[in-house]
Amino acid sequence: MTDPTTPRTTLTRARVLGTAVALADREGIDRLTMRSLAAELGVEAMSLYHHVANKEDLLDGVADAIAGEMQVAVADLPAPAPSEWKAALRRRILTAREVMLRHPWAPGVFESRTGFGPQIVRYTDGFVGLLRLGGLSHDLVHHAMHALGSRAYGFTQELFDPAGSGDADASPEMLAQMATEAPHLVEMLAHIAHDPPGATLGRCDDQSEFEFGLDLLLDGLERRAAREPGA
Amino acid sequence: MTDPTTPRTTLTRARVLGTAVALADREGIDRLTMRSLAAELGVEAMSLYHHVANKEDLLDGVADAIAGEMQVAVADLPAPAPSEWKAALRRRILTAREVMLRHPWAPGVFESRTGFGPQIVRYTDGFVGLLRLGGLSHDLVHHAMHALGSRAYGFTQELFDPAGSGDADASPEMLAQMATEAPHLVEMLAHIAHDPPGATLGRCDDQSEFEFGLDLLLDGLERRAAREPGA
DNA sequence: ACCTGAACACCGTTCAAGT
DNA sequence: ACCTGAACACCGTTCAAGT
Repeated sequence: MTDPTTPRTTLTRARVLGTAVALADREGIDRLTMRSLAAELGVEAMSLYHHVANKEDLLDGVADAIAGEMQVAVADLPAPAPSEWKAALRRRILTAREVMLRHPWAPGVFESRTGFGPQIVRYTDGFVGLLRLGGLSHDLVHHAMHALGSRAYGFTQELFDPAGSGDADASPEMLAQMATEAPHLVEMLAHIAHDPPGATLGRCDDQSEFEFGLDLLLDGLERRAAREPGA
Repeated sequence: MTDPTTPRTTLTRARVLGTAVALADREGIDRLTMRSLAAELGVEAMSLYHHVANKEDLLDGVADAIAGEMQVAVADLPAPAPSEWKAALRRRILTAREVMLRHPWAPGVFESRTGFGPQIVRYTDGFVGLLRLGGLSHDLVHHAMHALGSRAYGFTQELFDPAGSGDADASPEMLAQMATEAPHLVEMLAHIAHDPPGATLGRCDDQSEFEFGLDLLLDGLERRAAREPGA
């Protein structure tokens, strides 16, 4: 398989992670295995273990590489005035979301991480900085981070796909049975009109739904901030 | 292994799913394999395939079994007056959360599902019914479902653990390095005091954080509902 | 109809050995 | 120090065969 005339680039952690991201983009996250990644790099599986501790560490690195992309995208945004913290935060999150939309598998990897990589730390620090600029107390900033959760990184993990249930998957008799058992749900599904698929992360997580939930949270935070003593 | 004197209970889907839940509770979701589940039932792995299509179907069934527990817990709640929809919804969600807290692995399984099982449908229908009772339009109900996301089912999937970073895992030199690279984040971490672990889903998702985010969203929805034409 | 045992096509990872 | 090949201990799942 390996062409001996090709000048053999040395394996580095950065090259391993970069190739892993490219492979996940091209083949999907399920096809990213130690063996397939090694083959992509023209190397044996065990060689990877000199640059990543194990698969968990590989995925930690992959998540951090994505966070690095977000950090780059976000670095271009202008520094806001304190009064514009909310708009700036919104802008920042939607910019991060653009990066996520380029890597549809990335939300799943982010959700499964426990470690805080250096790029994730940098992105998050800028995030906290903006909230502090807006005058929010440390306590409120902390609450805000939990309340926003994955939305701070530009995605939400959808649970089920209500549109999918009303779509092609659901047979007529299934819908009829649902109508008696779940009248409210069926009635709501009949009222749903979704964006065309493709521009989405997950199945029903389209841009307008993401922004609706985000604005609900940001408006609430702004209100809480205004109510804080000393603000 | 199998004691021939024991009257052999027939294998049913319900018994397979119930045993799967018990096994996940006892050993963790990673230890729930087709082989281990079969052994627990005193049967060969392949016998399971007569009651579940494959492992995905098994996990769909497991998620729906948990939703069934939620449905039972929630059925006891009194029917509210229309004006009390928000308090009733809050109560319902926190009741669902109690079920989730009994099965710490369940959030991960819920997140990975795509199908809508019958018990999940029933729980969700009751949820939609409460929002409709409150006078919200179908459109707003739909937005609300997306905005709440997993919170409607009583959990949030935490991304990283900021407390863990400031806790035992972080070495002093790591914190010192972080202080220069992420001053806002480090300063915030210094102000955090968390509930004792054990009563949590995930690592930093304690009850008060869950309720803070939930109230932010419910308050926002109430405000949007009051602003709707014809409400 | 229901259950079995062996086998297949994968995983991540260890280990001892090469250069 | 870096990379290799074989092997280990698992997976989910197929298949043909039993009762």
